[in-house]
Amino acid sequence: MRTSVQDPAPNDDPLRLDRQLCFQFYAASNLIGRLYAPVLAKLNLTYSQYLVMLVLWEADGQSVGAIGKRLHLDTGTLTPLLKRMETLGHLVRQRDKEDERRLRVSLTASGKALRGKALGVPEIMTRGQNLEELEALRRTLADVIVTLSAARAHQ
Amino acid sequence: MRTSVQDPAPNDDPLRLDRQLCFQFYAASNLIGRLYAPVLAKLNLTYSQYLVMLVLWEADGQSVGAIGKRLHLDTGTLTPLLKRMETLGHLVRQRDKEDERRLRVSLTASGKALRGKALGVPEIMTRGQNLEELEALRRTLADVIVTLSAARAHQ
DNA sequence: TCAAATTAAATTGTACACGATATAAATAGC
DNA sequence: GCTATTTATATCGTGTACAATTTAATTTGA
Repeated sequence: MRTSVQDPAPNDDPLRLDRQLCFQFYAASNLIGRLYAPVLAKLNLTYSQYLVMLVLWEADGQSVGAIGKRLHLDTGTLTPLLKRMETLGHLVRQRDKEDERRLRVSLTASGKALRGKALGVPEIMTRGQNLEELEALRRTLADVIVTLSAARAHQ
Repeated sequence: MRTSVQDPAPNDDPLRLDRQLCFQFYAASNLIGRLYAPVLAKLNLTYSQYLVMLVLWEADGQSVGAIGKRLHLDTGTLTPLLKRMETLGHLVRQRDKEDERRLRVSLTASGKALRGKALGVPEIMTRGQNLEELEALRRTLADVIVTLSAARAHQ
């Protein structure tokens, strides 16, 4: 048995791309984003914007920090993202009268109405898949995220 | 049993953030990138650049398209990324004499030497983890990526 | 053989992500 | 009450991602 000319890296090479779990998360995440994009474009949302809408549909009027905690994003990402969504008319950003540092992000009527159109998205994206397998993977990844968040916090 | 004030979304709401596998890939991928960044900074590499190096350390002198196929990235991402890496001195980009459309990407001496420093990275990043569990997840994700790539191709 | 089709990479424009820093409001401690 | 600290968000600069378009080289086929 010999290694091919194309790929001379031996199986036990720790730097083999195929062995990197980090790369698989990277590739899967990018591929998922590309698959969602055309579906979400019909709702006038990007993929990141869709995630923000999921957070706000669960509880309206959250602060930037609360949304960021939920999505594991900081203000460097969220502030411009939320401004674009305000321009698009999905939400409004207004300072909290109780505490002027806080910014409350609230859905507009059209932002709330968009939820009805979004209801079909999860089914469209998982059509033809084994739902038990997806659920098992979902649970595994929930643990992974807890581990990664903890590692990040201890850094 | 009642739902909390914070999260009035019922458990069977298809739009609950916690139920979205897509979000878990997104969050995990972002968190992984943040954990790798400071480690790779010591090698003067970003996370994406590290992935390119993994591809080239396996087989030097590949075309932009070949690298892109491996990483599931297109030229819109790779061209500027490779130009930055050339400026940094990790690689050189030169047209193939046989076919002037192709661009061969080749490691410099310092790019090759960097591999020695990178050898410790996988161990650093998986330290304290259950390696059997990571390996099982790696296999699951390999299947996921095949499914996602096929879905992308059929689109 | 030569125009049409294909292929490979670059370019353009938009939208994230992220660390680092800045700004301003609220709170703490004395 | 007043300053030091903390908290919440914004800003800045760099580096991806991606679709769509463009450019240039190669291959095809009548």
